[in-house]
Amino acid sequence: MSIILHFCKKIIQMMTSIEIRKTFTDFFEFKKHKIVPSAPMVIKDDPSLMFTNAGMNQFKDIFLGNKVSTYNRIADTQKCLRVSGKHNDLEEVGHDTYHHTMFEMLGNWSFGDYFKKEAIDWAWEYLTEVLKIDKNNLYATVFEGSAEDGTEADTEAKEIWKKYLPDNRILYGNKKDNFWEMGAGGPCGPCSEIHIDLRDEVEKSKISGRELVNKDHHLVIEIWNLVFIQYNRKKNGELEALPAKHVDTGMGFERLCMVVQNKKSNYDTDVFQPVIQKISDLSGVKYGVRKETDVAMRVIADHLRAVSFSITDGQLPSNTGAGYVIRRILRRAVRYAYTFLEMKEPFINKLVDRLIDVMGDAFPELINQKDIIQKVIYEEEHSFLRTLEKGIRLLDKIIETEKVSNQKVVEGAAVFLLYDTYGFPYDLTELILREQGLKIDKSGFDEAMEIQKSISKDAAIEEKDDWIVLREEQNEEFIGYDHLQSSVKITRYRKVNTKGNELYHLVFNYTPFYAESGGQVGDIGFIETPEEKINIVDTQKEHNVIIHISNELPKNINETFKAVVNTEKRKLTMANHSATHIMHKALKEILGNHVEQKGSLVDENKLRFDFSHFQKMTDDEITAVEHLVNKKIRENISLFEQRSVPMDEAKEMGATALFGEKYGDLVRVIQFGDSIELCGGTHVNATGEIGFFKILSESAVAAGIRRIEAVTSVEAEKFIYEKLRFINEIQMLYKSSKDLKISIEKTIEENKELKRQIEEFEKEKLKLLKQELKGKINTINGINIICEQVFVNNALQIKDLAYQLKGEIENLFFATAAEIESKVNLTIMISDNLVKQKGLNAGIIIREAAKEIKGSGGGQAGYASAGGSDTSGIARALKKTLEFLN
RNA sequence: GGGGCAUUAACUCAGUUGGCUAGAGUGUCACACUGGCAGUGUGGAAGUCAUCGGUUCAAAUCCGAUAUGCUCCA
Repeated sequence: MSIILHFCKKIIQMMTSIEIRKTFTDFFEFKKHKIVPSAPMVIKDDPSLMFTNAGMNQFKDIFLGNKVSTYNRIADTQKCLRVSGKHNDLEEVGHDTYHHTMFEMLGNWSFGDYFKKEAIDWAWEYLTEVLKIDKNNLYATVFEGSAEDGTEADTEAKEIWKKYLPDNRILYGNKKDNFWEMGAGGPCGPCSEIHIDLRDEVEKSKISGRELVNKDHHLVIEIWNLVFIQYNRKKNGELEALPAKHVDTGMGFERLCMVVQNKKSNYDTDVFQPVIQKISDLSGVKYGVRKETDVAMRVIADHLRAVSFSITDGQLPSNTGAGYVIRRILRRAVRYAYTFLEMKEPFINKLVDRLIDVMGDAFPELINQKDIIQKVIYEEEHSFLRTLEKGIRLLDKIIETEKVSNQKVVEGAAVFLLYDTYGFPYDLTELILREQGLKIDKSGFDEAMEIQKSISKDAAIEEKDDWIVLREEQNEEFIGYDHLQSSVKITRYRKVNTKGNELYHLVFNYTPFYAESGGQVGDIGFIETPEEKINIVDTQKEHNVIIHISNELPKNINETFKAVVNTEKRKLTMANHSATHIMHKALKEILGNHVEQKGSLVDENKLRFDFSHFQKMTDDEITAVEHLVNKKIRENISLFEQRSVPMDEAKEMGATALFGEKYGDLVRVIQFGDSIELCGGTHVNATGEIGFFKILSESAVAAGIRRIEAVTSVEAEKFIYEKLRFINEIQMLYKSSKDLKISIEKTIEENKELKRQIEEFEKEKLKLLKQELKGKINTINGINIICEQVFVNNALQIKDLAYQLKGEIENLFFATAAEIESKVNLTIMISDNLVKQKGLNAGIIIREAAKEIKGSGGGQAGYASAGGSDTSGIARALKKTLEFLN
């Protein structure tokens, strides 16, 4: 009972969310659970899932039996995001009081340890004794059984519940509500849910809570789901009993806070209210006054959390994949703020402080990365507001033309263009048009959208045949840290068709091939038997399986092959990877500890490293980093590699942990002197192998993120030699020069002067030509006619000449021809007043005249030009132009 | 990965079936006005029209490639 007393004093005043979270972990710690940190919300290595969407995600491998847990009792609070795939709540968020993009899932787990009794007992104890939730409001559901699966009703769970609840508050639920499955196959089992009735007494007397359980009533809600994993669903659909039974529970934290704090909305709890208050302060709009502005404020408060946490997980807003999802979430917030709160300037970034007040305690990564979160959000807000501005301008144009033509319905295609090309949100378009009394042809819009989708889908299509399994019993193991070749057998393969390209995926029992991951590219190489040799063109990883990609299938697929990794590529890649580690450490030393890896790519040619840093690196800083890295290279520090180190120990060693590692992972630690990192990549034996390190460029990739590209080893040598050769070649051109720089500067200066002189000379020449032509004016009927062949080098000079004459001579008719590069250029210039008064048209005249030089041309009334191939017709053409003057 | 759009002066952008030796506003510089500032007026400078290639008598404009950015879809 001491645990209860321990919590009792907190109950007296209302518990804060921070306290509620703590009671949960304290409670289960007291029940001998290991409390683990939340796994990252952004998932890196599972193509079927972009974001963590349930508490059990990080334990999936344990349930599947692929991994053994170090602890058999675990509890945590897990950050989850439901914005894509099966669980997509994005468009709901804000409109009601309980949907979220990001939320916390409290959970406790048993891996082959305790089962139904303890799970139910403790859930009850926690809710009613620790949190003092009124027992009379609670209901439990248990599984009713399924004839289809041959499963019985879960009377075991029901019996346990009877200790706490009267019979009429224990309900049976069907397979949909009370049987949990991870996917089509695999571990599964019945579940028991705890529901709560939050209605007031009047409502309760009208209709019993029992009638409303699982009926989508917003005040009769599920708060805790206890899953009892006792079966394995085989591929044929049959269930078999598992030898080790597990418990997996999940309780939405925000919802729990609502219950404990006696609120009717998740957004009224202290998880959200401080942020909403801040939004209110900044916008001058009160919460709880108007429905529309309330929705907007909830949207912003929710999305701020989702985006901030994604950024701490290393996922920045971008235009592809997970980054695009994050961008869309943030933009949705900006759009609501823009439309309903009249916020036309970035301000969401200013809410981060308040978010940290609420959550920084439980999630210190928010505090550590505060600057970068703010900066990234600010930049995104800023750029989207620009997009909106641009869209509004385009929309104004549409409105104008619609009004002129007196249309009431705007074409769907036009709205789609606005959306697709300029990123202008559909509902905002609709809103603005409605204000102008216009509608959108929605079906036209949808149609355009469908076309766009199918085009993208077709392009992304990749037909994968089923795996053909050759050796069921074999497992697949990577031995490439120690071996670059080995004898292997193919355990399974499949054919893949990508845009008409046929490729084969091969899986081996043992493989020396490194699969692309951690920013390091996959190995290439070949496998061979005495009869044949098959090239491996790439190595990838899917669901932890190493896939070797080839263009053809071996004829004797069951043979034993000799697998050989391309050593040259691997070694150069290793040099770049090790250099990346050393540079990472050097950056921290020279720029400061705020430097965090945000992305990395190493292949045989170069290394690319993205990291958080707020200014452009100065030349001195870049040089300092290069010096430090090269110093470490010369020290020839040996690699100290430890495989299978528990995460906690690795952290104690001071290893730089990147996002992406999960609890329970045995990690690999790579150490070169004081550079210690968790890393699965391949590395040189000693830093000397890197040879030489040179940074090629430093640039910005996003707000607060810089990118360095660098080379090592052979490539660095190549780079230096090329530069030297280049300098030598220039030196050769300036044979006697002692100081190249001065010589070149002098040449540039001279060149400039000469150019100026030539220009002057050309001008002078043109002036003379102009004078000469002026002397040949022939005045007929008040028209000053110049009709002469000239000798110049380019057409531009003729144009220049024509415009000059036009400026100097009134009533001018100027026709000229020149031979330039054995072609004829014919030009006519006529004064504006002659065009108007006499109806002369240079364009028409020149078309006729051009016939004489076997050419064509045109232009405006006052100035026209033509080109032709027959130089003998020059005189005739010029003469012809005069015929039009009569 | 696949579409769409954009790239013109320091900045924000015009430039209508190819033809004003490319324009506006802001900024900048000079001068003038005003007691000072805010400002007003006059005048000036500033552009390889992203790059490369093609079509054409003629390309900022049309076509192709590249680069960069924006955007939608997956």
